[in-house]
Amino acid sequence: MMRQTPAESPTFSPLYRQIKELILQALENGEWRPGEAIPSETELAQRFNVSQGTVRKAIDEMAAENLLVRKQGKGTFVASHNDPRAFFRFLRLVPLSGGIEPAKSVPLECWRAKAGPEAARILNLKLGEPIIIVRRLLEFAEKPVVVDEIYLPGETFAGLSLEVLKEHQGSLYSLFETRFGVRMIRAEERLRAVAADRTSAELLHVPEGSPLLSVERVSFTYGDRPVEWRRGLYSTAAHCYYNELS
Amino acid sequence: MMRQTPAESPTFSPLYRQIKELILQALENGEWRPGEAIPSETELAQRFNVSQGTVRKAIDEMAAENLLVRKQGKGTFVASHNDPRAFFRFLRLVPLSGGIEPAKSVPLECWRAKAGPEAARILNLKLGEPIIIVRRLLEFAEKPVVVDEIYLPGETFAGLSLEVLKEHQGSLYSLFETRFGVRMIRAEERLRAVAADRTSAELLHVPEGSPLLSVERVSFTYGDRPVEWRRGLYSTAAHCYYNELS
DNA sequence: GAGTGGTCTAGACCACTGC
DNA sequence: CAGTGGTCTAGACCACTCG
Repeated sequence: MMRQTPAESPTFSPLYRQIKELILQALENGEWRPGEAIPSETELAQRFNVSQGTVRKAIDEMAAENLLVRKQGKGTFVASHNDPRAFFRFLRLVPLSGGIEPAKSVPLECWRAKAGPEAARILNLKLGEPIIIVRRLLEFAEKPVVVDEIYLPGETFAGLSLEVLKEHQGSLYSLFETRFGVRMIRAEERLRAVAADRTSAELLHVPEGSPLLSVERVSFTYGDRPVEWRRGLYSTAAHCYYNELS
Repeated sequence: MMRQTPAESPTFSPLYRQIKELILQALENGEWRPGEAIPSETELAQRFNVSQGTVRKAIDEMAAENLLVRKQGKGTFVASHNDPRAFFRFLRLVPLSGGIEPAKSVPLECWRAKAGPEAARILNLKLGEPIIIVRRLLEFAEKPVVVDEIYLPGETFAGLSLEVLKEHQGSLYSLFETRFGVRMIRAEERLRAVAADRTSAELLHVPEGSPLLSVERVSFTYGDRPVEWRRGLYSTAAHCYYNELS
């Protein structure tokens, strides 16, 4: 195990961060799959030749970032979008009336295209590289609430089709994770208010021109690599976007 | 210093959380004011009769919650809304074009009223208790972008007036903090898309009926006491609401 | 140089899980 | 019961700030 070169080192970083980086690499390399347990703290301490407390601090940070999940008495696990508790992590929509409703994803279309300038820039692709576009509806209690258009890099998601989407139970990200080995780590969202265009209005059962919440999202996987660009139109007649500031 | 009653205790909580609670109480009691330094970790350890590491863990959590701010080599400070770095903590609005613009708050009106059923419920007041209502405009680069209507408990903010609002430089929360001793700790926001009514449209220089982002916020101070209810209408023509999910 | 927070260690013990 | 994460301690040393 490398030690930190004391003092003068220009790239100084504390030991526990180096450990964190090593664990992160192991995660990226797929050494442990989502949902699996990683080795115990004492094991990792031996492996990296540091004390258990140092490993602990590394894991602490990664747990705070939702990369790992600790379970007392059982072990530490790689976070997974298959975990039902993670379902609402990236979906901030709640009913105005309070309570929780089950969401249902209804895929509408899925086709291939070439990356235009905007998609290329956002997804970090070259102009003209293949992309996949998905249109889908999100329903709460049988009523359409969100219409999404999702842009994905074609290479990473080769084999994605409307059939695959329709077969899958659970969230889109759990599909991406189990079928394509792509784990979404974090996302940026930009919200605006827009007027409903004709087709969105029909899909969401609202009058054309009525105000909708436009949510643009870019999602990132390990190494801050962008792997999804999504634009959703939310009908906020019976639901709202909920956010906690602290 | 109390110790934790081992095992059987029904109200078990680790020592560092008890310390955290004690520090929190000291904060609420105003033992140290916002911006001031709290005693050093070793001092607090002596005062509470625990090890420095235990105090450290308590402070770690409070720093993560933005209640305290650590500064290596200097000390640990009570977080303050006067701190310019805290300015954008509760304002998620960013220009579409990127970059950062200075925001300017323009108070329009300030009047007294009695709490209706909704305000009473949200602010945890009795029906008919005095409240203060503020209307104000938020401008970016001299252009109006947000119109806010803000409901405050009259008792807590006695003495608030349009003149006071106009005199103050800086954010509203910094005014609340320095003048009324109320520190906002966290907030909940609910976003929807709505159509601009007549008066809002005029204030924001947009056509009547055009889509606006409605942001309802409830802010809390120590002890999760609600002390502000706010409804803002955001023009998202040149700005958007930015949110990070992780 | 003195004082602060930040890191790292080693060891003891507690709390929870599952066999 | 053994194995896991969770807490607590005590002490050493590093990094940063300021007078």
